[in-house]
Amino acid sequence: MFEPSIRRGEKCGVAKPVSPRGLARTRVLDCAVALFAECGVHGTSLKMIAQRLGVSKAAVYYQFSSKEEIATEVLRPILEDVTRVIKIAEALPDWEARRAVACSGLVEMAIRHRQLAAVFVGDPAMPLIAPMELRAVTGELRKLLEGPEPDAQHRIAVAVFFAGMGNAVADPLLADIDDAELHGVLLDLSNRIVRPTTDGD
Amino acid sequence: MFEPSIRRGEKCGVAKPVSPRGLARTRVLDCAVALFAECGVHGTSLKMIAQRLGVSKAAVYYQFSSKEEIATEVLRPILEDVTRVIKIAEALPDWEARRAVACSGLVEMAIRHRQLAAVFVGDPAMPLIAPMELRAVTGELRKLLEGPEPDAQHRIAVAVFFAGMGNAVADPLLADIDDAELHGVLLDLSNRIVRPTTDGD
DNA sequence: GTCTATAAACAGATAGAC
DNA sequence: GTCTATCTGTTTATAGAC
Repeated sequence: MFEPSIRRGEKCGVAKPVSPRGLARTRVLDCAVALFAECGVHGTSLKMIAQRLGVSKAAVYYQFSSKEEIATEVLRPILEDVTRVIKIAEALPDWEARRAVACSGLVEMAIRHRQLAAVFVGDPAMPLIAPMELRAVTGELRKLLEGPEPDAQHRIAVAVFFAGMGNAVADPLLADIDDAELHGVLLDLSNRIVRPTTDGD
Repeated sequence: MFEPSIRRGEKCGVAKPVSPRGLARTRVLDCAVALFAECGVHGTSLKMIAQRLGVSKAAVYYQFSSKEEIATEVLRPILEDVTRVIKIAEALPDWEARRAVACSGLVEMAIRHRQLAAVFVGDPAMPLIAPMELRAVTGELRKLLEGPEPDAQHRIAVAVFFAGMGNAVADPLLADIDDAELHGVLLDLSNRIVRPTTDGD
């Protein structure tokens, strides 16, 4: 259930300052990710996190001052990744190039945060735990995928791909499929669903 | 559980049976649908339902004996629809025909239960509130879409379409798109994403 | 750093008044 | 039928012992 990870009596590479809270914080975060993915944010209590970790609730509260802080920290890596993708995409000259970058970036991100992707794209608690930043970048990303002045068909396609991919990577029924294969198939799907804005269609 | 349903004084012939509980029950159900869609099942409390309805919690408990009963009743129409689609599809001779029926049936169902679709396909509370029936039919439906001995690509495509469509129809950003147009685009998408098992691809 | 103990608010649910 | 009042358990969160 809980493994001291690496720190046993030995150095495991460089020095590693033993990180007074770093380790415990990481353990809490990892546990929270798993529970958020399984039960949703609203369906996960501090008690559940503490119990699965084999510690008391107070021990968790020592690391984080609130449930919201845990959720924020859990989502932070994904937020940073999306922000980076948007930055890169927006620097490009034309819409089609932006779309391509946003598309592949989104797929890569979904694979990297496989457990969390479903929380990011669809958890009902998202508007509450991510007041502005995350909602903003989500909107930006979708705009990049849609391109300028998208018609209904395009907007729907983007919505389907966005939510569909986020849920698919975390789908327990697809847990046996490894990251590499999933990545390839999703990229292919993204091209089938979210087309370039050239209306040769 | 217990519904005298129409019992008030007597005559309930034509003119509005006054439906002693029917109306209130329906109002609770409608309210619950909206809140489940907005906040998720775990994120919706009896208090929220009662407050939005302008009544007390006890008034809600008079109509339903538990939150689970509310959730079950809310999901019932969708369960019945899916069951019907599966029945029809399974009666067909070959896999391709089954897939086609399952596909169009699923789209139709998503449009009909636009608010609830996202709850059905992705709410973390689903495994709890729908012990066997709903999970079973969901699995059946996905099997019909996948066809016999599906490869990874096919399974992923089905997962993306299933969750993607369920979330898209309920997406607030797509609320301005009317049912008819959404229906058409989704049907088109379903053919682009979930292909027949003939591997002419 | 982690614990016990506890506060305060809120959840689901029931009893009984009107 | 709907309400007030209440019960019980759980939730988030804090204080202070070790």
